[in-house]
Amino acid sequence: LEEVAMPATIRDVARLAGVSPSTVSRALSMPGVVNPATRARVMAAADSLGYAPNKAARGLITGRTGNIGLVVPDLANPFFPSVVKGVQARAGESDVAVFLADSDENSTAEIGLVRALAKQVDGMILCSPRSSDHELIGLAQETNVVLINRLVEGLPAVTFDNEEAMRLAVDHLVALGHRRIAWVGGPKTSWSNKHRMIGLFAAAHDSGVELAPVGFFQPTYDGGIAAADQVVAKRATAVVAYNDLVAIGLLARLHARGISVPDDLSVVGVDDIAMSRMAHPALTTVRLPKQKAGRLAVELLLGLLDDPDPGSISLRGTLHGELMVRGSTGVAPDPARP
Amino acid sequence: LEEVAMPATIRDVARLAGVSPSTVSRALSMPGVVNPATRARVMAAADSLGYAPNKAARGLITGRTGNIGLVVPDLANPFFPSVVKGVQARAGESDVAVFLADSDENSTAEIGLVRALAKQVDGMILCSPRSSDHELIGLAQETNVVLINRLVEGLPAVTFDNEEAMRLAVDHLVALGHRRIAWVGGPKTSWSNKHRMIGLFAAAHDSGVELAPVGFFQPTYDGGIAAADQVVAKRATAVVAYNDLVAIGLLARLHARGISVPDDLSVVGVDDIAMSRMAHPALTTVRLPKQKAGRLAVELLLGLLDDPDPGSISLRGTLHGELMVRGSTGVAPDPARP
DNA sequence: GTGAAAGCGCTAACAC
DNA sequence: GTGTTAGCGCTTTCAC
Repeated sequence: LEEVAMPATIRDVARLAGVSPSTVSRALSMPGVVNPATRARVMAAADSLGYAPNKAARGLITGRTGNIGLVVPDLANPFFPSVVKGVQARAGESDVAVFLADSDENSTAEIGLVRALAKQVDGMILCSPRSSDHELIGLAQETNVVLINRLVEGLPAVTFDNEEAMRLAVDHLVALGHRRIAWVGGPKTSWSNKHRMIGLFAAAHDSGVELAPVGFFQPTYDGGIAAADQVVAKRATAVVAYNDLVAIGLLARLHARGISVPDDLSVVGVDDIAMSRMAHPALTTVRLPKQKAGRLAVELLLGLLDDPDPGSISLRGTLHGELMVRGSTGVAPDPARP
Repeated sequence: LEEVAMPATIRDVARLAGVSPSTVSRALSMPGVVNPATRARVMAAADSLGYAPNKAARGLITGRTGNIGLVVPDLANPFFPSVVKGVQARAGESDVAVFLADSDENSTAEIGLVRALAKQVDGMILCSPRSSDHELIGLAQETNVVLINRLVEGLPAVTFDNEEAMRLAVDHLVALGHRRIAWVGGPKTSWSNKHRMIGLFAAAHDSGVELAPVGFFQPTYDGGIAAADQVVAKRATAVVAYNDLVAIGLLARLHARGISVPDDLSVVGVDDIAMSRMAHPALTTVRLPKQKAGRLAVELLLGLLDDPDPGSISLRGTLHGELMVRGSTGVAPDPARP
C-alpha cells in the first residue's frame, strides 16, 4: 500500500502563484472580484498541484459545510433507492455531498442519526420519517429539515398527491366495469396510508362503487401474501394495494390459490418500483415520481439555506402520480351489462 | 420555520464545568488521564448543554474525519443497497458516518466522486468499480481505498468466491441429471463475469458436462430477455445466468414463449436479491453475502487507518456463496437413464 | 492533573 | 485589487 500523500493547501497554491492565501481564496470563490491575470495564475497553480479546498475547514468559518444528510427507513425497500438517486443527482449538480443513513424503520435510530449528522451538514432530508410530529419539530429546531412523504405543520416537505393517485386507480377500475373494489391497507400509523384511504373513499363514493377494505398490513411482499385470503373472501372483482410490494405479494398468493389475475381479479398497486414491470403478470400501478421527489427536496433545502427567511417562497412541493396500465388489469365481467 | 439554534462549543462546556477547554477535550477523548471528579463534572455540563463535538473541527487537527465514503455504480440495482446497508451498519457501530455516491455506471464520474469526497473522509470503499486497474491504483495514492467485488494488485479488497459459486450451481444441476448447461454471461469487461466463467468451465469440466455459452449481456432484466431465445436455441436442459436480474429476465421471456420452467428448462441465478424469492417460479440462486461484504470492507478500512503499516495484517477478505434451492430448478429428464 | 498557547485550512474584515 | 490579521472549534504540545 502506498503512503497517502499530503494534499496541497491554499498556502501551497499561494506560494506557487506568488500571491497571498486570501487572493487564492477569492480567485476560487469570488471570481470577478480578482484581477483576471492573477486569477489565471492562481488557477494554473491550483490545478498543477491538484488542489481542492478542504470543505471541512471552509465550513468551520462560513458555517456552511456543503454537505447534506439524508435519512431513509430502509434501503432494502426499492422505493427508497430511487429517492436517494434523485437526491444524489441534484446535490451533485450543486457540488453538495450527501451523507446517507438508514434508520432500519426505527424512530429512535432515526432521531439519533439526525443528531449525529446535524453538525456536519447544512440540513437534512428525512424520507418517510417514522418519528412523531412532535419529535420532527424538535429536530427542525436543531438543523434545517425537509421532509419527503410526510406533512408536518411548519416544516418544508415534498409529498405525493395520494388522494389523486387513488382516484386514478379507482377511475381506471371503474372504467373497466368493476363495481366492488377491495383495499389492502398499509401500516396503521403511516401518513401515506391515511391519505390513500381518504382518497380511495372519496373516489369510490364519487363513482358510486363499493369499497371493501381488508385492514392494515405490513407494506411488504409478505404483507401482501398475508392479505390475499381476506381479499378473496371479500368477493370483489378488483383490489387496490397500499403499494407495489404488497400487490406483488397478493399476486403470488392468488396464483398459489389458483385465482387468475386479471381474469378473476384485477390488481392495482402504487409506486411503480422496478419489480412491478417484471412481475407476472406485469403489475398495473400508479407511478410516483420518486427521483423527482428527491431532487425537489434538495432544491427546497438549498433554497432554505440561501434564504432562511421564514415567510419567503414555497416550502411545499406536491408531486403527481401517473397510471401505468399493464398486464394485470383485465376487464372483469360487468354485472350491470349482462 | 424556527431559527436554527447555535450549538454548544467546547468552551461553553468548559465554562459551565469551571475548567479549561483542554480538560473538556481530554475528559471526552482520553478518559482515565483526567481526574474522575472533574470528568464527572465535565460530562454533566456536556450533556446538560446537549454538547456534541464538531467532527469537522476535530478532523482539521487530528487528520481523521470519522467519515468514510462509499461509491456504488447504481443504487437502482438491488445488489448494491444491500452492500450499502452492511457498510452503514458496521460504520455506525464505530461512530463513523458514511458519504454515499452513485456513479451511474460511469467510470469518469466514479473517479470524480472519489476525488471530491477524498478530502472529507478517512478512506473510501469502492463497490464493483468501473474504472481500470491503473486508475484505481492512482486513486489509492490519494486516499485509503478498499475495493468490493474487484481485485487489483496491492489494493485491499473484499470479494466473493465466484469460482466456488459457479461450482455450487453446476454441481446442483448435475445432481439433478442435467448434462448440457447453457450460460448467459454478463458484461465482457466485468471482473465478476470473468471469474464466474472460469469457475463455470472448471466445474463443468470436472463433472464432465457440456457447457453452452451464449455470449455477453447487460446484467439486467432486459439483458435476460435478450438472451432467452439464444438459450433456447442451444437445446440445453438448464441455464446458469450471470446474476438474478438476468435470470428473471430469462424467466419472463421463456414464459412468453411457452417454455415451462423448470419442466422444460431449469434456471439458476447468482446474488439472491429479494426479487428472486418473489419471482414466479421462485428462482434458485447462489446467495452472495452482500451485507457481510459491506461490513467487512468497513473493517478492513478501519484496520488500515489504525495501522497504516503496509505489510501488516490481511488486506483481503473472501466471502462464500450459498445455494438457495427454490421452485425454479426441477429435475429434467436424464437422457442417460431411459 | 490541569491550563495556556499554538495551529489545523480556510475565509472575512479591515487596511492599504 | 491585494495583503494582513484574526479566528471558526477543536486537539496537542509544553509548562506548571
